[in-house]
Amino acid sequence: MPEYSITTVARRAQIVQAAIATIAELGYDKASFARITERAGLSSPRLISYHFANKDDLNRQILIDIYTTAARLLTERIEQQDTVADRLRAYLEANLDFLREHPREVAVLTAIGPHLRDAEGKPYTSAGAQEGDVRVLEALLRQGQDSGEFRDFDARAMAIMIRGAITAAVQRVGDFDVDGYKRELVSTFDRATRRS
Amino acid sequence: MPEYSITTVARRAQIVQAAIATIAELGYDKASFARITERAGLSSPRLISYHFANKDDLNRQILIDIYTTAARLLTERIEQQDTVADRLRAYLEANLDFLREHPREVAVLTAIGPHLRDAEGKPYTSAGAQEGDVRVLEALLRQGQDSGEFRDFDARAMAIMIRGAITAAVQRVGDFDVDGYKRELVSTFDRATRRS
Amino acid sequence: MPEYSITTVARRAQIVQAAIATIAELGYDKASFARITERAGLSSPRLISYHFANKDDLNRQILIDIYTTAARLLTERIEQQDTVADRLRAYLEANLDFLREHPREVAVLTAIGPHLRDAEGKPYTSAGAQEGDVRVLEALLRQGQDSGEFRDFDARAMAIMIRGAITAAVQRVGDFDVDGYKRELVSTFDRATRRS
Amino acid sequence: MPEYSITTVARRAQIVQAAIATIAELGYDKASFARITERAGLSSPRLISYHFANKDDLNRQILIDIYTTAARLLTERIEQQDTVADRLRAYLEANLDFLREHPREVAVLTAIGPHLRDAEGKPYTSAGAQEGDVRVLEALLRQGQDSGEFRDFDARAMAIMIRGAITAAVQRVGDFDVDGYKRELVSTFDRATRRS
DNA sequence: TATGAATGAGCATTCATTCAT
DNA sequence: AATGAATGAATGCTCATTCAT
Repeated sequence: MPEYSITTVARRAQIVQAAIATIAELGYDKASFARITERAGLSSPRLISYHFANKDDLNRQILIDIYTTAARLLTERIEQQDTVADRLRAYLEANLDFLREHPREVAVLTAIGPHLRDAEGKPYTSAGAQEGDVRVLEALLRQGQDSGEFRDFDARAMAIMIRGAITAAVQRVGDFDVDGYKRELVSTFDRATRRS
Repeated sequence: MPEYSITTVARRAQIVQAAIATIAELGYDKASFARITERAGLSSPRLISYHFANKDDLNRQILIDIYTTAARLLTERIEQQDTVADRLRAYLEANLDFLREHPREVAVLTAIGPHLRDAEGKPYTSAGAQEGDVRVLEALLRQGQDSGEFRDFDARAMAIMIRGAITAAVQRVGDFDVDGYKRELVSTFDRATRRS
Repeated sequence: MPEYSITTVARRAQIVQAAIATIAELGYDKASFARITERAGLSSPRLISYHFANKDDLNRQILIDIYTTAARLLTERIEQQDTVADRLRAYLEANLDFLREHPREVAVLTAIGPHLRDAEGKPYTSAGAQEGDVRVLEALLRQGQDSGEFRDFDARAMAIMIRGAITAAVQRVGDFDVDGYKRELVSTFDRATRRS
Repeated sequence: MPEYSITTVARRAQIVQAAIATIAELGYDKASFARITERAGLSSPRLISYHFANKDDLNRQILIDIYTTAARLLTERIEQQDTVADRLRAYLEANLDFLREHPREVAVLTAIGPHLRDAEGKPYTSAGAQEGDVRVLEALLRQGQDSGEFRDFDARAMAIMIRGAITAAVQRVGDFDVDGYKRELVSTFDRATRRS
C-alpha cells in the first residue's frame, strides 16, 4: 500500500474516474477490475489492487469522490438563502441541478449503493448509504420547525420521503423533464412543510 | 423445459421461494444457484436449470410472484373506495402495509431490479422496471384531475415522486416506523394534490 | 429397449431423420438430444434414450440409414455396366450424383465420422469409418487388373486416393461445380488406371 | 491478455504443445482445458484462459503453429525444383513426408478443422479451412498450364482433388504404407496433368 | 410405449487477489 | 511505483442418462 505522494494521489484519482466511467457505462456487475483497467489504460489490474486495499475500498473512494463534489455545490447554494423554507427549496433545486449536470456520477451512486460493505465486510442496508443525506436534511427540517416556519410533522419521515423523491428522479436520468419535476417537487414539499 | 404439471408447478414455487429467501438474506450477488440449492434442499443446482431457462427467467418468475401477491392486495383495497382522493390514500396505505407485511419480498424486488434484462438480454433501466407502477398511479391522478377532485399538476412527475417516496420506505425495511411514515406520506400527497 | 414392432420402427426412423436434419443444420457438436428432441417434436429427450442404447448407437443408426440409401443407388448403376472401366466410371459419377442429390446426408456422414466409437467405446480412426467403402472399391479395381483392363498399380492405395477425391467434393457441398468436378474426376482416374 | 515477453511466449508454446498432444490422444471432444492442464502440468486451467482469449484462440494458435512448421518444409522442397511438373511432384512427396514425420500434428489439424470459427464466431466450413491450401495448389497447376507443361484441365477441380487425395492419406495415419501411397499419388497426378 | 422429473459430472470462463520481481 | 505471471474459487449452464411411473 503506497504512501500519499503526488503521483500516488494522481493515480488513485485516475483509477477512481475510470471506475466511475466504467460503472456508468457497463453497470456495476460488469465493471470488473479487468474492464476498469482497459478503460483507464492501466498496464494491469494489479495496479488497482496496488492502490486500493480491495474492491470495497475502491467503492468507498468512488463514493467519497462523488459526495465531495456534490457537497461543495449544495452547501454553497443553500447557505446563500436566508429563510429555512428558501433553504429547503434551494436544497431541492440544487439536488436536481446536480443530477442534470452529473448524471453519470449520480447513476454510479445508486449502482454502487447495494454493494457497499462496512469495515467488517457486512453489507450496508441501502438505507445506510443514504443515512447521511437523510440526517442533514432532517436537521434542516427541524430547524424550520424550531423557527416556526414549518408546521409540526415527523421530520425524519419527511426527510426520508424527500430523499426518495429525489432518488426517483435520479433513476430517471436520461428520458426525463428535470425542470418540470423540479417545479412539482418544490411545490409539493412547500405545501407539505409550511405552516397553515 | 417441463410443462405445467402439478409437481412441476410446486417445484417451481419451491425454488422461487428459496430464491427469495436467499436473495433477502445474502443479497443478489451472493445468491447463486448453489446457495439457492442449499436453502431449498434440492439435490443439485441442475434442478433449477431444469425448471427455469436461465437465471434471468428465474428472476422474472420471482418478480411475477411478488407482483401478483402485491397486486391482489392493492387492487382490492383501492376498489373499495369511492372518491379518487380516498383511492389515492388507500393506494399509499396499502403499499406501506404490504411493505410491513412482506419486507423480505419488497427487499428482493429492489435487489433484483438492476439485474433484470428484457427478452433480448438488454438491461432494464431501473426506471423501466418501475414504469408499470408509475403508469398505473399516473392514471389514477389524472382521473382525480378530470373529476375535479385534484388540482392541476404534472401527473407524471407527481406519480414518479410518489413512487420514489414509497420506494424510500421500502429501502428502510427493518429499522423503520412504518405507521409514522404512512401518516406523513398520506398527509403530504393529500396536500400536494387536493384542490384549494 | 423396445422390440421391433411397427410403431417402434417408425419412431426410430423419425428420430434418425430428425437427428440428420439437426446435425446438418447445427453441426455435430450442437446437435444434442435436446435439440433433436425439439426438431422432431418429441415429448422428451427420454424418448431417444428409450429407443437407442446411447448416443453412439444413434450415430451408428444414422450411418446405416444413409449408407443403405446410397448403396441402393450405387449398386444399381454400377451393375448396369459391362466393362470394369465403365463400372469405375459409373461408380465415380454415381457418387458425385448422390452427393448432389443428398448433400445433407453426405454432410452428416462426414460430421459424424470422427465421433464414431466401436463396441468397446474406442474411437474409430476416421479411416475406420471409410474402410468399407475402400474395400469395395479396391475389389473393383483388382477385378479390372485381373481382367487385363487396368494396368498394374497398388489397388489399395488407388482406392484410398479415389475415396479421398470423392470426400473432398463432399466437403465442398454448396459452393461447387459438381459436374465440372465429375468430369475431371472420371478423366483423372481413367488415365490413372487404364493400360498403356 | 499478457504481452509477448520471453516467459509468456514459452508458456504459450508449452500450452499449445500440450493441447496438440491431448487432442491427438483423446480426440477434440475430450480435450478440455482440464485435460490439457493435466498433461502440461499446469497449476490450473486458469492459466490457459490467462494466455489465450478463449478456446477458439487456442485452436487458432495450434493451427498456426502446425501450418508454420509445415509451410517451412514444403516451401523449401518445392523451390528447389526447376520444372512445374517437378514442383508438383515435390509438393506431393513433401506433403506425404510431413505426414509421416508429424502424424500427430496432422491428425490434430483434421480434428480441429470442424470446430474452428472465424473472428465473428461463425463456423468455418471445412472447405473454408482448406481453401488456402487449394488456392496455392491451383496457382501451381495454372502455372504449369501457362508454361505448356500441363494439359488443359479445370485447375480448381484438380487442386481440390489432389488435396482430397492427400487428406485421405492424412486420415490413414498409423496403419498405412506411406511410401506406396506416395508413389501412386505422384504417378496418378503426373498422368492426370501432363501433356499427351 | 411413453414420459415427466431428476441427476451428477463436466464445461469454458470470470473474478479479485497475490507472489515475486 | 509499478508490473508480469499466476492462482483457486466460483459461476451459470449443458450434457447424456436414469428413476419411477
